[in-house]
Amino acid sequence: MPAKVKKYAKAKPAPKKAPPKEQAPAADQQPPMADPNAAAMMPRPATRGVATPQTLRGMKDILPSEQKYWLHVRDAAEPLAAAYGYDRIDTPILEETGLFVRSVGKQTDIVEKEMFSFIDAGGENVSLRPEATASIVRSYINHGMFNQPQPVKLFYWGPMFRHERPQSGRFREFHQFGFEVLGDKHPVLDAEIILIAHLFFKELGIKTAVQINSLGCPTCRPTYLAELTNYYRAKRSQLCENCKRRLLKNPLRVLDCKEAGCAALKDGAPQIVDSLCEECKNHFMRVLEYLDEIQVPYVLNPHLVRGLDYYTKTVFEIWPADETESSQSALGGGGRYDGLVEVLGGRPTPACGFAIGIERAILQLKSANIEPSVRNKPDIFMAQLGDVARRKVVPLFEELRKAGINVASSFSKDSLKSQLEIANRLGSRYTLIIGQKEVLDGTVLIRDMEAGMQEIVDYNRAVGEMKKKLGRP
RNA sequence: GUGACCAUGGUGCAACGGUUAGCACAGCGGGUUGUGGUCCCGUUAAUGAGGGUUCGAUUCCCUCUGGUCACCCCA
Repeated sequence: MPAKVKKYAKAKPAPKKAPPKEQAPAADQQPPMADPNAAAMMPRPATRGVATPQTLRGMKDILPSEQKYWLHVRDAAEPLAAAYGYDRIDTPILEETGLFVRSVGKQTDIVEKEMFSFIDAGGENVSLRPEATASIVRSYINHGMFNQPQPVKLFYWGPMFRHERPQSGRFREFHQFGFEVLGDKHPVLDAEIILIAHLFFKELGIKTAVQINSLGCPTCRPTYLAELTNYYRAKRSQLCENCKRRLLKNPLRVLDCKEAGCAALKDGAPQIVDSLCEECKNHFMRVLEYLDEIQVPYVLNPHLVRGLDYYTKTVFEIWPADETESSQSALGGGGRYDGLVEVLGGRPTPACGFAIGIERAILQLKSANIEPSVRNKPDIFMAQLGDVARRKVVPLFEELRKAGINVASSFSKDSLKSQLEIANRLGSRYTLIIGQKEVLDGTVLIRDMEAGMQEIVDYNRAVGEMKKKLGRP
């Protein structure tokens, strides 16, 4: 029996190459599997390797070795959500395309050219979400959350999709977490949102700078846009082609252009802060006051414009501390979106929030050489010799586990040598060994991996003994 | 979407218009029968895909795919 298992294990990794040793054994080793697909997947006369599917462009596996970073980020974000009273919400990854067109904005790059949209089998035009705020707002309306005590505070975490050319810190499937507060227009909430984003990075040990601006509201923004358009129209010839178009469609975006010609002009451009209406100006001032109060450093950036149409009043981005304005890698961003709920058919509801790019946060973690602690080492490794011993070892493993002890094992191995090798690799403090002899005597061998000392204990007393050794109650 | 560079075993590298395609690490198996972290030996495993040039291509050319970087824009 064991021999057969061994053989099978050996034969398994060689499906690619057939010609060299084309023999019979492989065939009669798989009688139990009648899976017809197995044959299809391993064509007998396969010469070269069978083409293996690859991940799609811009998508990637998050391997076990990477998980510690993701855990670390989550461990920084979740307690903040809990502390500030933001409840977790998960919305579908697939939504009707119209949701994003209406919220993010038809003119935006995201909607214009970056959405994963398709017609589904039912003829519906659907899209993979490029961001989460739209879905959160939809959900808020759908479930009548305006009937709950306001504001409603929500926290989310999940994958987003944008069909862009991959680059450093940019993937087609990427992950964000975010905080949203709906149903209250108080400026202290803008500050709270910014504070949380700031605290998150502080918690991780990443140095960041908050860039902040106000985009006004429907009463004052049009005046500003007119002013801005006027300013640029006079200098139209100096703008890049792109900006000439932008001037008509979305003049705010011209401020964001990095072309030398356009960038030179923006210093002289009228600033929106100067044309804010009383309410917006007041709101902005108060946000800044609160930020001063809670000691969140920020940089007033009159050129900060966000690529989503729904923002009003406060907008902000979090940049790595050492990045300059030309940086294209915001770690996170957000702002107030007082008009969005209404745009999606809800009653007028003020709201604000932010999102953080998790991959980008992890990138910063790595470039700052911050390595999250590795997973906990097992206290005990359970080794066994032979089938009889295996039967005794499994229940013991279970008892130890229930006693709250971190146990590891490799039950499928046969030799003690290889099991000790694994125990060593895992860094376990003790190895419990049960072989033929121990089974007969009703004992267990306890090996102290560091000292190399061994002692024999009654099988029934093993759990108690180990608890004592490990200092467990 | 535009441009530049790149693509060899699981990983990191090497090589040449004519091969046994090398090396290291990892993996697996051994170094006598039940003992790890060192050492020694053996062994598995690769030229991204498809065309073309050529007597011959892993090497040269084209296309595709993917990666990296920049632009665009965003997280």
